[in-house]
Amino acid sequence: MAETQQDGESQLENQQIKDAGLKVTAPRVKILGILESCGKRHMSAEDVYKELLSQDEEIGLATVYRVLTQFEGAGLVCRRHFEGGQSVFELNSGEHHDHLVCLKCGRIVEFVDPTIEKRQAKIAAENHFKIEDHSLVVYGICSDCQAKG
Amino acid sequence: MAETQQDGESQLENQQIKDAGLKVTAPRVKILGILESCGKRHMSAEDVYKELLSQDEEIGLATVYRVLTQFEGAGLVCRRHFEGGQSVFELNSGEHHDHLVCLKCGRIVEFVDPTIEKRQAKIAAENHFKIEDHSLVVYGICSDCQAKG
DNA sequence: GTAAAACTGAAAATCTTTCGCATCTTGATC
DNA sequence: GATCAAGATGCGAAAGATTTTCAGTTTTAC
Ligand SMILES: [Mn+2]
Ligand SMILES: [Mn+2]
Ligand SMILES: [Zn+2]
Ligand SMILES: [Zn+2]
Repeated sequence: MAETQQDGESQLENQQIKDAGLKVTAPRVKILGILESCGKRHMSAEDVYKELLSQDEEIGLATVYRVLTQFEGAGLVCRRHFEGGQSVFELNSGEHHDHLVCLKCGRIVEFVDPTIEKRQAKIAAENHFKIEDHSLVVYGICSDCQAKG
Repeated sequence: MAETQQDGESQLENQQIKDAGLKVTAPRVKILGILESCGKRHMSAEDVYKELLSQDEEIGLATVYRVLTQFEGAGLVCRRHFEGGQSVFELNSGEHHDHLVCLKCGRIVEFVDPTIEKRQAKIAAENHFKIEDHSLVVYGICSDCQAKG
C-alpha cells in the first residue's frame, strides 16, 4: 500500500535497523530518525516521546522505551545514567567517550582521555578484574553558568 | 528511664550524630551502627532496612531513606549510583575514592588514582568548567567470577 | 496471498524513593 | 524530674521511571 512507502531519508535508517537484526517498523524508523536529526545528542526517552508528539506521531512512551532498549541491545545507541532520574540515550558513534556535565544548565561536553583509559585498564588488571566497561562523568559548572552567577 | 540507656558502643555514634548537628534518635543511632559494623561497606537502603528487620527493629523503610539522606547532607555518608536501580551508601571515609565493580557478584574494590584525578581536573579546566564532583566506576569480572566461568 | 513470528499501544504492574500527616521524642528550661 | 516546642518517626499513599502484559496489528518468509 502507499502508506508503506518511505521517504528517501528513511532508506538509511531502514538499513541500519535491518543490519542491527531488527525488523523495520514505523516506530523504529521514526525514533532512529529523531536521534539522528534532532540536534540534541543526548536525549531521554521522554525527550524522544515529546518530539514524536510534536510530529503528530502516535507512538506510546512504552514503545519509545522498548525501542531504545532494543537499539541499545543492538549497539545502535548508548544509554547513560547521569545524576538525576532519567537515563539519556545517544547514537553510538562507535568510539567510546566520557562526559563533562554542567550541574546548572545540563550542558554536556564529550571527551576522550587516553591517559585515563590506560590507568583504568591498569587498575583493573592490578585487581585481577577483566574490565568490561566503565562510566566516568565529571560534574561542574560551565563557563556560561559561572558568568551568570 | 532504663530503655533510654545505651550500650557502650553507641556512645561513639551518639557523638558523631551530635557533631553532625542532628538529634540523637534511636533510628539514627541504629542505622549508623549498622553502617559501621555490618561488614558490608556499601549498602542500599533496602540492605539497611533488612538488617534492621533481622534485628527486630521497628524502623520503616521511609525512615531509613530519610536518615540516610540526612547523613549524606551532614557528610556522614556518601551516596553512590552504580548500575542497577538502587543507590548504595557508605560511610564517608573523608577521602574521595572511585570503584571497581564486579558485574557478576557485585564485589567492590575501592581505589584512588592521582593521575586520573589530575587529568580530570585538566579536562574540566580546558573546557572552562569549574569542577564540582565526578563519578568513575569501572565494571568488570573479578578473579573469582572469572574462575567460576 | 498466508501464516507464523514479531511488534504495537494502552493500561497495569514494578521498583525505588519521597510526601503528608497524626503521633511520639528529644533536648533545653524551669 | 516535669514541661513543652521543635523536630522526628512510622505509616500509607503518591510519585516518577521503567517494564510487563495482553489483545490486536504488522512484518517477513514461503
Ligand atoms: Mn555522549
Ligand atoms: Mn566506596
Ligand atoms: Zn551550564
Ligand atoms: Zn565477582
